[in-house]
Amino acid sequence: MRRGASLYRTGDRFTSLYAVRSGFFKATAVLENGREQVTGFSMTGEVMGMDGIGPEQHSCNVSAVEDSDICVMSFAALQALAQQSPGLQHQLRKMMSREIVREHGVMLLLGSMNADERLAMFLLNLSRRFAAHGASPSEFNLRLTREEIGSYLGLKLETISRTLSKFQQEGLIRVKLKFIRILDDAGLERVMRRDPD
Amino acid sequence: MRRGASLYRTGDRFTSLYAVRSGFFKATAVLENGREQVTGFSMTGEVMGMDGIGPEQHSCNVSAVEDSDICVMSFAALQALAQQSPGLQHQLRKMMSREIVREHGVMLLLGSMNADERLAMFLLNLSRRFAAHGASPSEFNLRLTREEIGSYLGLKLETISRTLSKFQQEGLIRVKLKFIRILDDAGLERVMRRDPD
DNA sequence: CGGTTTCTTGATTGGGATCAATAGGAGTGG
DNA sequence: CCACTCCTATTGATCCCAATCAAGAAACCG
Repeated sequence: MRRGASLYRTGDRFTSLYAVRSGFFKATAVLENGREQVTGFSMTGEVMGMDGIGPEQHSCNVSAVEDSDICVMSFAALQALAQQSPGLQHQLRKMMSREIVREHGVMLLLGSMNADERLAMFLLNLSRRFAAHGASPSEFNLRLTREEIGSYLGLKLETISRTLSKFQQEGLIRVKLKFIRILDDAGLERVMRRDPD
Repeated sequence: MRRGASLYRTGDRFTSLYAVRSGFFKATAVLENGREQVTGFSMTGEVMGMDGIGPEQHSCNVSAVEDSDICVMSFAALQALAQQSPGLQHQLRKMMSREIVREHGVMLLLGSMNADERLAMFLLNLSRRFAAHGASPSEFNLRLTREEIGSYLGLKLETISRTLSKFQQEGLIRVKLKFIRILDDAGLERVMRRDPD
């Protein structure tokens, strides 16, 4: 898929799950009044589309942030297979449950962290996920705009820009537009964990 | 279960799902630095515990907000049954998917709504859920403290108190401590949907 | 009752939003 | 390749909503 292309949209009939083979995706949700928010990102090795299983139609828009390859898995076929194999059945449920737990984490972030903590958590989370599929955990070309990051973290793009600059001044990271290098992992952890007063 | 009693805690081994027969529960998550946040509420007819399926242990604390009855469903038994019945299988997945979509909604709320919008959405959501199991949608005894509501909505208890007072002044609701009566459903909808700018 | 928790309301503060201006890349077509 | 435009990023100044601090009232509960 080309950068910017849409994988599925809100309201589309649910037919398949999608595994990311390479690339980077974002999911956004739209409210009735037109406000839009990024609700998640998916990278190599992760599975998208689980929001559609229950309602049998998708409840968010997913599009490629960079040129990407995906593997389409027909859900009907998957179900048939799972009927045979309790292992796969279990795997499926595990993935969905992991998604629930992941979202709990985002709720905590949005509900109780300040801007520094949110961004530190975000960077560390990305780092771990890059590492999980063999990419460098300390250096990445993040193909997202400040606005997309901000939307995900419940902040404005100016705040993302300022906070990245501050982290750089403090020697935690090096930023050059979309290239980010993490210099002090432990320092970011400290920012993220900082006790309330 | 008595009010205040714990159903399960973070780290407990996952064994069962729990259907609420009557009463009201809250789920909270705790961060490493001790901060705690309410991540959800469950009322009659709703199912709890799905966060535990993947990791095989629970990732939040659930406790009764008022005296409640629950139905414990052993997950192993449920799985065995589901092996027989594709319908049940589907039902299970549907529930989990619904949980994912519900959390998307909370993310939108926390990430992009102001205090008025959050509280209006919360009240309307409760109202719909009470209606869903035959209770009055326009009048309920909400057994939560302002602090618990605030924690869920990412606001402080004083803000909840002020906003409830304001809604009352505007004729949208009547509040008497934990008793809440919705006077103007459409008005609350309008508050919730209010266009940015 | 008396003690504690919960709620309300007022005054002040502060973190991030908003407004604004400039700079820097990326993409396009000549 | 350069010129042009558009989009993205940075940084400063100001504002505003909700947090915080504070005090008193009301309700719950043993």
